[in-house]
Amino acid sequence: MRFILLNPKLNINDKIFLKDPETSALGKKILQQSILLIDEIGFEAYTFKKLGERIESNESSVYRYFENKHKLLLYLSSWYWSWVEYRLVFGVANLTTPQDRLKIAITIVTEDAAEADISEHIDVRLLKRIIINNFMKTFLTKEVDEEIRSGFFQIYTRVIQRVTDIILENAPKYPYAESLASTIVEGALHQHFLKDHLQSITSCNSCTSPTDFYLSLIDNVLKQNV
Amino acid sequence: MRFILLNPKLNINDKIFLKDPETSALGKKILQQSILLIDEIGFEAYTFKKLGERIESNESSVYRYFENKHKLLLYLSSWYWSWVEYRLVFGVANLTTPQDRLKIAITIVTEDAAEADISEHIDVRLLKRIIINNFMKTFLTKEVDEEIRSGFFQIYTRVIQRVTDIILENAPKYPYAESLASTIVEGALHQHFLKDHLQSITSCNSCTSPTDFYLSLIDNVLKQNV
DNA sequence: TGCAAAATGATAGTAATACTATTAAGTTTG
DNA sequence: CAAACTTAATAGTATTACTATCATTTTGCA
Repeated sequence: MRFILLNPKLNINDKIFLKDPETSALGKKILQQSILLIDEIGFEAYTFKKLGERIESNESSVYRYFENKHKLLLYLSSWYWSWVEYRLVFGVANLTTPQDRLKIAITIVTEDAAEADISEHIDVRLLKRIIINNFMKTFLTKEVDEEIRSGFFQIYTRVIQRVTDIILENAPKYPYAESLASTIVEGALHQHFLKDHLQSITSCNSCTSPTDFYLSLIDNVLKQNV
Repeated sequence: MRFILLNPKLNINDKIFLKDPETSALGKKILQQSILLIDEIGFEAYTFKKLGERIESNESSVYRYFENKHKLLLYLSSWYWSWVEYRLVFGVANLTTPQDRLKIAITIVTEDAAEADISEHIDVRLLKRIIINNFMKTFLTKEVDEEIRSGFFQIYTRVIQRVTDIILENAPKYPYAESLASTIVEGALHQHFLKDHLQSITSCNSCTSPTDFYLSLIDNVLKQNV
């Protein structure tokens, strides 16, 4: 809610969409119902035709907003990382010690979506689940280099860079700050996934969260790299 | 080569295939040429029809070995993790100190495929690239719980558990051994991917490898958790 | 208010995908 | 050498991932 109010410009790369879905009622419905539908049936089974039926509109209308469902997923991903970035920037803004800033930063990029985080048409809790289950698929394609060049992953990389910078504030000589940041951000999604599906290879459960694990990890690294 | 000789039974869950591809010339051709074709055009564009043409056989013949391309990818993944497990088991077998065992284990699960690792019909170097680009897709489906129950990810989870055990040998009281192991194994694939496509968010490049990063990481963790 | 432009909805059509079924030909092996 | 099995070839179906066209509705601004 606050997020939307303070971010009228979401800053999503405009090559991702044909027509900005935030500018019309139908567009918002497409976003909202896509999230519900992808969460229900999975991204593979999700089609624009099924979405069209669900929103009592038409396949062809959806195609006027997004070229294909991959672009729509890129849009949702950008929205999600934009939301993380917002919370990251404001979360650390008033903190003075590097240690506090790092602790909050790691918490924000690894924690569960809180229940209250529901903006008008985007259910962030469901969106986070979609990101956990699908974000890697936006990367793992033959077209990834082209799409990186087009700036489709800019917001995501900016989030990683912000975390990297905060790590370096704490340990200026640590030589693997970028890899540690990307490992934590991507790894947290993976740990959430394992917690839901493959408990035997994660230490995370109802008592221990990915955030606990990564806070401990970063603490161990920093103590060795002051 | 040695791997194939010492592993006549690859131990791949037999619900993954309809007919074991290792038992016929056509089956081996399917594996070999699938690896080449997926590497060339990507898993999304890869179809059994294209494969059929390429091996001068027929779509319908391929379907007698695998229900669909997802199962084939599961097969290739199992083959890969089986190969990692083999190297892991033999790599640490004669090492007496926990420290050495851990160092070698982390190296094996994070390093590049060496050029020499080419068995008869499987080019392990290409296979590794396919795993980097596609392994997460085998997980990220609506059917994952069912497939885990069917044992399709058994070899992978066994690899993670072996790494977990070796971590615990070194730090018996460390509370996040499973998560650390899964973060390293999955994260190493991701770091290899970033090194190839998104250098700005990884510290890995031609001088620094994912192995360097994770060896340093595990060293930091252990020094804090003796 | 009224008309032009824009947005949406409905239908149809195409090429490719992901299969299944059938049958014929070739190969193996007991 | 015949039965059993494997493979090859063809055809066919339902679904997907679009594109094109046109009619209808909504809007925005003169």
